[in-house]
Amino acid sequence: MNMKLKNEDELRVQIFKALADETRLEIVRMLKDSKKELSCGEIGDRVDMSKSTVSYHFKTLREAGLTTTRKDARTKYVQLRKETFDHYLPGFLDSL
Amino acid sequence: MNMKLKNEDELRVQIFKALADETRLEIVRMLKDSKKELSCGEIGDRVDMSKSTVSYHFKTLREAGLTTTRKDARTKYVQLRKETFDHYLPGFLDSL
DNA sequence: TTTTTAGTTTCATATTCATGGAACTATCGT
DNA sequence: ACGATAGTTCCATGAATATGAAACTAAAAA
Repeated sequence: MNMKLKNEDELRVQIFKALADETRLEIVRMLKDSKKELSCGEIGDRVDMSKSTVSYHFKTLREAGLTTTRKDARTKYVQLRKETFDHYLPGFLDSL
Repeated sequence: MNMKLKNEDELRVQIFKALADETRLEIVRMLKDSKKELSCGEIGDRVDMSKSTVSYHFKTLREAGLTTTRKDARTKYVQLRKETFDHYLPGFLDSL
C-alpha cells in the first residue's frame, strides 16, 4: 500500500479539502445532529446524488480522519471522529 | 459588480478552500506568529513562488474574509481577520 | 523625467476534483 | 439457487485550482 506519511500541515490541508464541499458539510452536520451513527444509505437518501458520488464523499471524509465506519453485514454505519475535530478544529462542530 | 450573496455554508466552503493549501496555511501561520502586520513582499520572500502566484494566494485569503489589507503607498500590509476565525473556526488559530 | 519597486491582472497550462453510469462484491430474503 | 439490496470501484468528463510569464498600474527614487 505504501501509505505516505503525512506531516501536520498536510493533514490539515486534507481535512480542509474534505470540508470544502457543501455536500460533505451537510453530511457532517447530519452526523453531528443525529448523535447516533447513521448508515450510508440513510445519509445518501437525504442528499440527492448518485450512489457512487455519495460513496466518494464518504471516502473523502474517512481518509481525512473525520469519520469512522463500522460494517454490519450489508450496511455501513458512519460516525464523526471527535478526536480529529478536537485536535485540528476545536470548537468547529459547536459552531456548525 | 453584482456580488453574489452567500449563505453560511457557502462561506464555510470558501473558507475551507482558502485554507486547503499548504502555501496559504504557511502564510496564515506567519501572520499569526508575527502579530504585527506584514507586507506582501515580506511574506512573498519567505515563500519561493512567483509574484503572481503569491498575489493570487493573498486574494484567495482576502476573499474568504480571512485577512484584511491596508495599502500604504506602494506597499500592502496584510493582517489576519480575527472575527472570521473566531466565528467560523474558533480555536483553530491557537491549534496552529 | 526616467527607472526601479510593489503588487495586480490576464492568459495559458497542467493538475485536481466532483459527478454519474456501469460493472463489481457481498449479504439478505425468498 | 436467484433476485434484490448496500456499498465500492473504475472510467470518462466537465469544472475548478495552482502556477508562472508577461503586460500592466501606481508610487518611490534617481
